[in-house]
Amino acid sequence: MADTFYLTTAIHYPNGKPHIGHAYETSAADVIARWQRLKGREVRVQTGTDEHGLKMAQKARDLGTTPRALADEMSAHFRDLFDKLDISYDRFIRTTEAEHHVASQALWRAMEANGDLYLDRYEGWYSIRDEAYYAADELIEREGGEKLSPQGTPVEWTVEESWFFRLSKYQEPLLALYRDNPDFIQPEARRNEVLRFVEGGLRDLSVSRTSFDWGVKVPGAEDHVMYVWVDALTNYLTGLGYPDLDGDMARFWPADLHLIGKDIVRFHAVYWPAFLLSAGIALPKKVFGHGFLLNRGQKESKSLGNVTDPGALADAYGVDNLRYFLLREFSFGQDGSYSAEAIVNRSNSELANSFGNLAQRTLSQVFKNCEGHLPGITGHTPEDDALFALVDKAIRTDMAQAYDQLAFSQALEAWMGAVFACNAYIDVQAPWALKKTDEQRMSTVLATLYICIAQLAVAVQPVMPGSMATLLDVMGVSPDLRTLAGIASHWYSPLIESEFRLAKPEGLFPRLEIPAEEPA
RNA sequence: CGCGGGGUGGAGCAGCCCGGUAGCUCGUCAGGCUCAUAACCUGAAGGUCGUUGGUUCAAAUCCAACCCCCGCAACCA
Repeated sequence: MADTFYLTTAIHYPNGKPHIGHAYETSAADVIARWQRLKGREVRVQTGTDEHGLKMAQKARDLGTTPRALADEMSAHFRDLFDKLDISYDRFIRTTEAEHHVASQALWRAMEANGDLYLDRYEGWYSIRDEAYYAADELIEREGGEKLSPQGTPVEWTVEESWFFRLSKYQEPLLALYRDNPDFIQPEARRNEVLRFVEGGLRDLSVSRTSFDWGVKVPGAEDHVMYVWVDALTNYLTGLGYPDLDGDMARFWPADLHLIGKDIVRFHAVYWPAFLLSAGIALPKKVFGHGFLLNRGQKESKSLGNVTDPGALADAYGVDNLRYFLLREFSFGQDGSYSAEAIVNRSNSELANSFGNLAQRTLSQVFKNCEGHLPGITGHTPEDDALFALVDKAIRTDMAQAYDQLAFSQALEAWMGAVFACNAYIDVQAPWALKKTDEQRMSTVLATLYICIAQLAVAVQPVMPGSMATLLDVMGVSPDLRTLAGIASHWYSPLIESEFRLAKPEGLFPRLEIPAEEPA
């Protein structure tokens, strides 16, 4: 059986342009994907846009356009952003694709065949804004008798014919799932939340609507469209060719990881496995609900006017600087707070001053003192071996474990530790002094650093693919060596013997300026 | 008793599940170096880990109570 890894992000609701959160989730997904590839796995990544639902229909009406046209426009913004951010996705899915309708209807029929769908009447207080029904005792009554939802939105008494999914039937199977697979939902806090929710009892779920038609039609009941989540969740199967169970479905399903925001954990950890159990399809292995990013401690919102365009951040600070920041600064899974200064500070101290400068000072000395030829090695001292061992442990043990656990911040902390060690080593060894006293030793020192820098570059490729490719190109490390296994092999001596000559190095990460304070 | 997250040296965080000399980055101070992107290296100062009580030989870490901050309408991961 092939060693595959199927990773999905949430599909994004394109009733507006992408914001920092989309960049965050997708960058993280890309890092995971690239890390798995680095380990030699065959990886498939899927992202996309979730284009159905009442809100899309309403938004389009407000703008005087069609849902389809709105979806086309907004979906393109997402794709542009992901391309700009160097996201290596294999499939960008749009739920308006014909294939997706076919897949959703197939899943529907499978659940129906299992006796889990039934037609009933739904009546109650419905909030159009929330797209949700509320029980009478949940409502807030304002003076004058006007009723509001718990969220303060207007509600109206609505009677609707609706299909229902027998979610109640799956309470025990779901609890068994969580029990048998403690890692199914991560992080821990999210898991506890879900457990409590499911233990509290599950009610059957209304899974169709007749009040609008922008969605996937229910098979055999064409006046109904599917509840958006039924259709949205199915995207993970659509992208693999479902209902065709051969091909990519056989190869990549079940998904290894659904990477999502903490707000939609319930849909992925409760509804989705229930649907799949009903349809007789294998369950995904893990659902990870990451935290949100706050703009200087505040949630971004259009009304506060503090919405950041992630594409502009990438333009201002660099794609890899931004990716590094997003993965380095926050504990994945927890909320974090960001600011322009934080990006600049992190980037300058760690990328420019520590790693970039390490590469620059090393390569400069090689270039100047060895005329571009790579320095030879004449026997390693214990100090050299200690550095090799430290770098090796940082990469193959500390970073590897952290990446596997999606603890990106820790992975990069381990990486920085190794970078510091290299800078300390170069200071102690002082190759610039050896130049006058012992050129052979100088060469060995520079060679030792050269090898370590290449290894560190490979290890951090998942986070900064563009910059590291540039560096490794400059260093003459051939692309097929840029894997964990490859860079641990004996590539250096052959490179010395080869035609390769180091060109005059240029700074990899220029220092960034803190943007001028905007008038408040 | 609605749900959840958080309170750790000046700032931002990790550690807490699996108790045992409090760790990291930035900042500050003092040295060093001069290859390098005014970068790098070394050392130091600075914390009774929100409060109170409990369990324990031992608690940031477990238990109980309490205080404070932040999310849970919309756009939205």
